[in-house]
Amino acid sequence: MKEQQYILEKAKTFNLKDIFECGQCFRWNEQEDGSYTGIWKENVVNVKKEGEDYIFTGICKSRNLEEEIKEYFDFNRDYEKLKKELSQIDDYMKESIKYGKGIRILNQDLWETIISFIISANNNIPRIKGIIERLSERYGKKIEWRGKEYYTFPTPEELKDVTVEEYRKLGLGFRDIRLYETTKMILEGKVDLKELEENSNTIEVREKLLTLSGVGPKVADCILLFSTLKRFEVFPIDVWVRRVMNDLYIKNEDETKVNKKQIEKMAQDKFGNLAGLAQQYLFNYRKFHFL
DNA sequence: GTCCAGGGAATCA
DNA sequence: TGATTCCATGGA
Repeated sequence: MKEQQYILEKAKTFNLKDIFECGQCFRWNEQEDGSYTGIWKENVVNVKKEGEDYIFTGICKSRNLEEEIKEYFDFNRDYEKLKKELSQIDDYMKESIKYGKGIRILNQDLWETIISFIISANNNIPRIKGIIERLSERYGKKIEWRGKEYYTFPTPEELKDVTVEEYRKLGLGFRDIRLYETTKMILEGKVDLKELEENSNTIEVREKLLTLSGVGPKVADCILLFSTLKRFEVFPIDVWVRRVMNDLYIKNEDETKVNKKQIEKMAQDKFGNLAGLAQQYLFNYRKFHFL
């Protein structure tokens, strides 16, 4: 595989930290020079900011790297327009967007997103990243680039014969059985990922995802939003989003007792079909910046 | 030692 | 339906 380069000039909606540290992805790591290196499909890429430009350097197996990058980083979507629309909702949203103005929602592989967010349940981001890395090292394919080794995310077939005990040894904890069962269901065709990608009915796709072991409402919504399914109308509710929605709008004394349906309705009323994108700004702002 | 993490599933009313 | 409880693990 030959090294390729792509240069993104004067991008308005593009910031490395905003994109890679906002909790949507787990396989991008900051380098000593401030650039980020990551892997998706069989592409290994480093992104570095040079003045106003972003330099993508890396290797890819299929097509050319530029096409892979444009697809993965969602370059066909006009985020400037969406941000403008959301900014008009209220001052807090405006502030959140100003804080995370470089966020883009990545088009991540559906299978990888399913497994990654099953692992994310009641877990923290550094540990999620560690588990996914060990899973890839153990069962993925090795790719070498510039003297370093990278590993692809294992396919369902590559996880076919992995036992629950082996997952436990990788540090998955109680999620081991969920990963095992979901992989089995997908291999057996009980849930057809290709079918899901072709189904335009979000409610049907969500129902199907919920049949997978370890996939509840929050994980299902993350899969719908952060994968190639790209449903911006869903609103994943985790502890941070519940916190911010309660602080801003609901104002319950005990935030842990706030009704999820109340949050969902509030989100749909305020953000409509952009609820998912709005959620990402709120999550990012509330978690990394103080209210 | 205690609390918490981008929750889900089982159990019980 | 809705509320509680348990679930591994590692870092603060």
